Parts: sequence; C-alpha cells; structure tokens
Amino acid sequence: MGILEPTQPVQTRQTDVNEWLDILADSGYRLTAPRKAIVQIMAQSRHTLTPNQVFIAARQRYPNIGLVTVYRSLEKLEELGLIWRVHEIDGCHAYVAAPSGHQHLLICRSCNRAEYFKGENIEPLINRLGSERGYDIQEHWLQLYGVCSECQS
Amino acid sequence: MGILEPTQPVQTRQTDVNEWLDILADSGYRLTAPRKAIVQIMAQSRHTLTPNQVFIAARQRYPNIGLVTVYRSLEKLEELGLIWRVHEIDGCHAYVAAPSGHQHLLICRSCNRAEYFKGENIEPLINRLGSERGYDIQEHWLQLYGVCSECQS
DNA sequence: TTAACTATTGATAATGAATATCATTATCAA
DNA sequence: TTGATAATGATATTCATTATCAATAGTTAA
Repeated sequence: MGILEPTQPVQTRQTDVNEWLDILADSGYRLTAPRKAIVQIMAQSRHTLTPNQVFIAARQRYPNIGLVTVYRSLEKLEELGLIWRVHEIDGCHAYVAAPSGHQHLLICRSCNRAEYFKGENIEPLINRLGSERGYDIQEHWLQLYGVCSECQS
Repeated sequence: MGILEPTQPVQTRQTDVNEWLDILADSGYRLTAPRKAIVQIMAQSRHTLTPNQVFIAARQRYPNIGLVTVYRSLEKLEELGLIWRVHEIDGCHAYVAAPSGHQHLLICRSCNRAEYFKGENIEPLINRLGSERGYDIQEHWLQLYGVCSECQS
C-alpha cells in the first residue's frame, strides 16, 4: 500500500470575488479598480495564468492597467494565500486560484486547466526521512501533469 | 562550507566520471576539455548547482570556458538523463546529478544539498485520478524541502 | 462632505537569466 | 594526416521580472 491514497475529487474553490476583496481590505490593502479586475480574473479562472495573460485579460475590464500592477497584485494575492504560484517548464511563473485546505495540483499540459486533489498522507514519509537523514523538512511539493479530457479529443 | 565537495563515493548515484564520458561519446558527442570539466563537477557534487555556479567552478579547471558552453553542456547532460533540472523558487534553474532509478529529491534550502529517496507508490493515485477526472497523466513531480543537519547547527 | 495622508498606480528604465548568431577552433573518423 | 563538422567563446539579443519615481486615487479623520 502506498503512502499516497486517492480520495474523492474536491472541487471546493474560492471563487467568491467579494470574499477575496474583503480579505484584501481586511489586510489593509486598498480596493482599487485594477485590483478588482485582477481578482475577478483570478477568482473565476480554472486555468493557470501567466502575469502577461492576466494583463491581457485585465485590459478588457480596465484598459489603462499596467503590467507592473499585475505583477504587484498577484504578489499580494499569493501572500494572502488566495492564489498559488506554479512553476512553468521554461522557468516562468503562472498563478492559479488556491484550493481550500491542503490539496495538490493536476495541470493539463495543453490548456493549463488546473484540478485539485487531496488524499496523500505524506507525514509518515516526512517523519521517516527527516529522522533518517537528519533533515528538518519544512515543505513538500507534489504536482501531476497530463492532458485533460477536452484536449485529448 | 563550499558548494562543491571533495570526491566521496556516493551510494545510489552515478558519480563515475568516465561512465558519463562514455555515455556522451556513445551518444555521438565529442569529448572536449570544457565538457570534461563540467562532467567532473556535476558527477561529483552532492548539491544542486546553477549554471553560473558550474561556470565558476569550471573555470578552475579550464579558465577559458564560456558561460554559454556551460548552458549547452548541461542541456546535453540533462537530455541523456545524467543530470536533473530542478526549479528554484525564483524561477531559475539548477542541476543535480541524477539518481539511479526512479527517485525523488529532498533539498536543503540553506546549502542546496540534495538527497534522494524512493518508496512512495504513486501509481494507484495516478490511475484513480486519471479515470475520475478524465486525464491522461504523463508526469509527476514530488520534491521535499528542508534544512539538513549541518545547516541546522 | 472635505481635506490630508499615503498606498497605489503606470511609465520608464534597469536587471539578469537564458538564447541566438557567427566566425574560429578542435575532435574524430577516414 | 586530413577534412568534415561538432563545438567553442565572444557578442548581441530576447524576455520575464524588478526598481524607480512622479502622479493619482482610496481611505480615514475631521
């Protein structure tokens, strides 16, 4: 039996734009028009988005927005745990709406659609490795890559 | 302590410089002085190394080496499976000697020392997720981060 | 509502990793 | 030994990300 056990699909995702805005405000950040545009885009997307993709999408809602503002807003949303930063193959970064609780990512290599899954009990492995190798293990990183059903057809 | 360690036999790792050179030659690549320097560095290091770190180390052995040559050689070694490319937090890339067989990485955040571990069976999870979500899962990525015993003290 | 404080913005420039170009050099098979 | 060409190193270039800074706009206190 493996350390990783599959579980039910969990689709709970923080898509509530107003909730995100409240969290921003409660954290002392101002609610500006560019920020609202970015929050709308990130909270509602099921795909990973690069800063430039967010920039292009945000200009539909707020044409004067600057790319640097996108970078800065994404940075804050990540800091608040509302979005995750994922590493692209080429070394660039993209972002996705964060799932609720501790989950991991399954990303479609073709369309960048992101799914979340739970179900790994990695603690025993971490404890064993930590004591065996003398490491203080702080973080783990599990991601799956594949092709989603739509992109297969 | 330095990034590069003096030669030490390492279990479960391909540290044989000559073996790497044979593989390069068998694959149709020429054995050049800069390439030999890079192979020596990569095969003997227990740490992840950025292209620039490899460059600095390689100049000790071959002072005229160019940074671009380092990039190109690392690319080839990765293509042959002799080294792995790992993603840094900032989005840059580093490389480590590849382990034998299918293993995963445990990296020290402080000194970049890399350990390998086996032992978790991800197949059931992948099969389950693939059929549940309709994904053709092609690749998975598991890495642990922590602080090694030396860096804790 | 108004005023004032200051977080935030957007334009621009700068940084830095990674890649492309190209004439020259060096490896290796014939 | 020699010739075809893989490989090199210097240089320029691309592109994602970050720094700078004056102007703007959100928020709070009055």
